[in-house]
Amino acid sequence: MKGTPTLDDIAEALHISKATVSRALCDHPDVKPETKQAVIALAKKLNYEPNRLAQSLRSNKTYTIGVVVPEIAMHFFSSTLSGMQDYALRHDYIIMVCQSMESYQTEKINVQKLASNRVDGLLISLSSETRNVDHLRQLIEKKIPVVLFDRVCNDLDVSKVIVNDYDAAFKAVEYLIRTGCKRVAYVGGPRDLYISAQREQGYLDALRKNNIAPSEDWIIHCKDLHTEPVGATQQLLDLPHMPDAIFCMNDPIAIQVMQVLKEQNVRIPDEISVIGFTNEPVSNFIEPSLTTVSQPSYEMGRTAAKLFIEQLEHPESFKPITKVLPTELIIRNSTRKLFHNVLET
Amino acid sequence: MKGTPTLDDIAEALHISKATVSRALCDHPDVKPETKQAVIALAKKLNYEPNRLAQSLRSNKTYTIGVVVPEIAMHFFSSTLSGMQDYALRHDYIIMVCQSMESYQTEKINVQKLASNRVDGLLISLSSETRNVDHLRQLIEKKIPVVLFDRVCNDLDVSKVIVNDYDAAFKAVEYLIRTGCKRVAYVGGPRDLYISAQREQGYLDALRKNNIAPSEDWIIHCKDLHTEPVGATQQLLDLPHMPDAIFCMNDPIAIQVMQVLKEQNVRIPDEISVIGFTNEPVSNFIEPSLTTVSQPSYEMGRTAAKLFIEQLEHPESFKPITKVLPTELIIRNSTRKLFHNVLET
DNA sequence: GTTTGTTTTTAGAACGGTGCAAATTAAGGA
DNA sequence: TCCTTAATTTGCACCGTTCTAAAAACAAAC
Repeated sequence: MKGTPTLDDIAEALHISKATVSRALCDHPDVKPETKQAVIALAKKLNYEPNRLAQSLRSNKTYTIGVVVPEIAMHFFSSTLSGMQDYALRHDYIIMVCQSMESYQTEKINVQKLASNRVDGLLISLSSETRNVDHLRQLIEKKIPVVLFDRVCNDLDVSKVIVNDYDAAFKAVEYLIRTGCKRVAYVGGPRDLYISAQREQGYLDALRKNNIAPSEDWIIHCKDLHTEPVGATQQLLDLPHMPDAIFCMNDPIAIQVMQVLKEQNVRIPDEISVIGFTNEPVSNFIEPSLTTVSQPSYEMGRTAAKLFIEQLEHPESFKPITKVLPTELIIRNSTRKLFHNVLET
Repeated sequence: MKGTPTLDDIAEALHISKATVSRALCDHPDVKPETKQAVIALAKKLNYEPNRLAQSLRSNKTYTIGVVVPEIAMHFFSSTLSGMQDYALRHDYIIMVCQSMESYQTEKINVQKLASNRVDGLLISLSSETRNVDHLRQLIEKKIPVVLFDRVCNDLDVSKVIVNDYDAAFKAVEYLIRTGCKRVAYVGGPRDLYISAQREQGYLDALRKNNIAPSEDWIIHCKDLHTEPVGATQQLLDLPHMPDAIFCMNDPIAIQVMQVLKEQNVRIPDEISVIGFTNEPVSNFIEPSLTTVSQPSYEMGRTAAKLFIEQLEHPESFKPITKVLPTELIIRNSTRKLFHNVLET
């Protein structure tokens, strides 16, 4: 015997055919118990392991899930990855991870790479640049399941895992208003990034419901989420009538906003309240601690993996569903206190 | 033609053999230019893509790298993953990611799973529980390359990517002493976690070099890095003669330490200085901002992937090497100022 | 029109496992 | 003893690619 043992090695050693060996190892009923014993014993002794590649080639199934996230090192996404990995491994799947770095081009390459690696399907959170999802549509046409999470898009009939961005934003902004803020600004992502648009809509409706006319000047869309919020904040500060609160599309944006406010000695929350989205760990530690909307990132990853595997294993009964996970407004110190809270303390 | 096109489909359509088609697509010289043209044209038209599984089965090479980290959602590790992914994808490899959750058992399962998925090799950062590395030794004996990063171990003759933990710790502690601290404590991981031991040694030597006799009471080893540091800090505070500085094995520990100090109204850094390790993003935002040792996490991931791929592609000239990446002491506000700094400001 | 020497192409055997149909064996009944 | 039925086992084709050895095609030289 040379390298890793194969079915043939076992078959030869026991003077039986490899078909029987294969059967024995799958615990097929059509194998005499003694034979089965012998095979299993020898397999264990040789440390035999079936070759996944051969199995996959035959069955056209790899037990591999491709995952594309905008940025691995963003806590929200690494946390979803963690959830996916846990669920997947427990169900004998393994994940292949790529990051788009918020680039549409890179995302397409990632998807293509994963497809050519014959993943059983794809879990993907779209880059902020992605407008066109033909690269995903191609997969779906080839019957390769796709599940979207967090950064979803509307025009794809697949399962999705999201939070109610509209609702969460609405509640967050309404909270700001209840603490006495009247001129609430929004710093978001690109205009057609779905989650940003949803959050913006919630923001707008919360204002309107409270009889505050939204102003164009209060709304800023950043293409580059890593750097543009700085200028955006400055722009807001330079308005003739400065906002008294800033609702940010996510925590990293909120942190940039706060940095600028602190540099300019604008008091948070007295002069300007800041509210974020996601509840990244850092939001709890920054000074002042950031009021934000918590998203169950780990759970989102888990759920995406779950929907995916269910779809894969029961294609007959499959219907695309959208799971909406709950959010929670985490009240910290970057927003003013509610009046009755003040009384309580 | 039914599903995805294969070599046979092309061969049949052009009335040539699949061997020739295969050759043509690899740009093999032994194919008549016209034939080559025709094949390439048809392949493009059919959107032909070679089946990686079949290729891998044949060549026994998957262009897949297994990665095991203690915890995907820890920023340091997600950042290394990011570096690996970037480098790997650029060289046409793809990464399969698992997390051990700091459990030796899970780590073994991960390694086993990745091996059975026939990865070309493994990049791994050991769990804090791992003492025995036979699971890795088995791979190495099967000639499956392993590269260790950050959480390495000594008794494995493989390539490694680390920082000089000893040195960085030495400098950090010496800095504390230069700011006037005399009773420096160490809160670390398990006694036999290699990086923790290294950092402890640097700590000890820095004390000794400065004529401070280390005390047993000042050194605390935590098995569970997520919860134990809280009690450890309390233990230090309860000492008859409280420390005036705490050197922590990493930033997450430092953050827990700071939380306790703040709850107990111990002033940082006036009463106790705190210093961390890793320079996670949060350390810049916590109040007071954390003095820490920066580790080039992205670069460590990239380098690990690089060493790995080089080893894989030039096995003949391979010799295990240990790359030591530079660290930097990032001075922030959780430590006292140096005297001359005070003068400067 | 052979012969020799190049190109160019081809059949067929891997790689390692699974599934099918057919063959073998064993057991039971007349 | 022979036939039927059931329990086991077996060969072989297949998944899609690559590689080897050998065949076929073609050209140039004799």
